[in-house]
Amino acid sequence: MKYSASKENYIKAIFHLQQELEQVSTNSLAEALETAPASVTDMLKKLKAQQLLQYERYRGVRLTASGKKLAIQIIRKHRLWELFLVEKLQFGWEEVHDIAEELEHISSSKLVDRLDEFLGFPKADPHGDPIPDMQGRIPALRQSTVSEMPESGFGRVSGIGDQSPAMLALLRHNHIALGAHLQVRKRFEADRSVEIKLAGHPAVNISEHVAKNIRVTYENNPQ
Amino acid sequence: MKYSASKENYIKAIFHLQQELEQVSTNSLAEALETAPASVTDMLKKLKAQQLLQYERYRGVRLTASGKKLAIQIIRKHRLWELFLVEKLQFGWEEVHDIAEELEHISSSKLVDRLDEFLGFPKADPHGDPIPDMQGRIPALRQSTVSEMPESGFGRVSGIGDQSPAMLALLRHNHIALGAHLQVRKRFEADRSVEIKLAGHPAVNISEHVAKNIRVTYENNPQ
DNA sequence: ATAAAAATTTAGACAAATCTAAAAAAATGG
DNA sequence: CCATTTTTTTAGATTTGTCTAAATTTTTAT
Ligand SMILES: [Mn+2]
Ligand SMILES: [Mn+2]
Ligand SMILES: [Mn+2]
Ligand SMILES: [Mn+2]
Repeated sequence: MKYSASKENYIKAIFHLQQELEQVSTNSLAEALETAPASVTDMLKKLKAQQLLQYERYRGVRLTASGKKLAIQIIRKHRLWELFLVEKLQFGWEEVHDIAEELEHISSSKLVDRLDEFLGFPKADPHGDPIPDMQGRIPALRQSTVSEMPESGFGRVSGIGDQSPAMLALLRHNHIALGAHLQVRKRFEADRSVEIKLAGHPAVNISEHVAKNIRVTYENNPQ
Repeated sequence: MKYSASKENYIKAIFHLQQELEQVSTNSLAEALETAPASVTDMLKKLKAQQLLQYERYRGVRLTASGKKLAIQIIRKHRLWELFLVEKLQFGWEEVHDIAEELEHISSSKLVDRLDEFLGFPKADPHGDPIPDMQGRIPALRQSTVSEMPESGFGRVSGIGDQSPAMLALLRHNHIALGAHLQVRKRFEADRSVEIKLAGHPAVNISEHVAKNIRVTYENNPQ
């Protein structure tokens, strides 16, 4: 089956919204896709006819098994292309989303799988989000602190423990903020300090104390 | 300016047809694009309104300067993606066209230029066709024989001189046919024989006599 | 020169994806 | 429990790219 880019965008948006609320509303979809709610209603009828989702009017929407499968395929393509752009074509992590938004609709599945191989079957994209594998399995991400991250692992800042002004000043100075993505460049056993790199800034060293204070979401098996 | 994939396909088809006939007819375009002639007429009006071509009804069509420029950009993308698929993702040269037909419509021009750099600013695609550079210049291709091709140069078989049964048997044995693309792997000064490689077959050595008999179109400045 | 053939355009439709405005259903809150 | 607000759907258009059938123009060949 081949679906239009528009339909694929709907399916992907529903999948993402479903992570939070089990039931996805017309208005939340309209907001996510930047369309009029009326357009969403129209499209939901078509997607239902194609068995990609369950939908009863006024009742919200849920993906079927095949809808989920499709969503995961698109997300896989999106994240692999993002990583390709950053790793191989030297793009910054902040400029790749819009391009991947187009590339994710290229239909060849052989292409995605070859790209996956070319990139060494990576587990996470440049933003730290997990890349589904060929079978649609999504690698688990670990919730922990920078002090436990492996060398060369990517992660995204999900929280700060000690939020004292002194600590926040240090973090702000190093551009460490909620949602920021970072890479552990090196771990020093001497003092258990860690060298980390944030996009657009030189690498910096942080003490074990600070590293334990930065909560992150990161891939379980980097490399 | 951003154009739809459909419009880009029209512009590209007109450009290619223009290489032969200076004047491109509605029917030839319809055939090339596998659409009804009426659809072509409709689209030509739109493309004319966008100043991409000159068009008077019943009079055929010609690209304007900006139409040509757009065509060359699309061809550049198409051929760079084809080469990427063959060189980096191990696709066969015969399976890449359809995928490139989709990839050529990805809009980011930064992406194409980075891809160009990633591939080492190549001069020809896997089919031996020239790749326009960033400024839209198309490298000249030379018309000659295998015996004059430089080492590691790619070329496409454009003709056979001696067509005796004996010669044809030898050529067929080595899978050398009109339209085949080949690469010169090594030139041996000892006997002026040449080792050539055809897609999907092991490299073979051909004598100077045979090399002089295979006419090819190839890039002037390989590497 | 003119009739037949071929090429091209026009007319009228249609599917996909979108919109605005109006109607209907559901949720909320006194 | 009912009135108001919010959400969602329906109705009716619009744009883009396509189609078939019919009309028109150009070309070709007697
Ligand atoms: Mn998209
Ligand atoms: Mn991402
Ligand atoms: Mn195309
Ligand atoms: Mn090609």
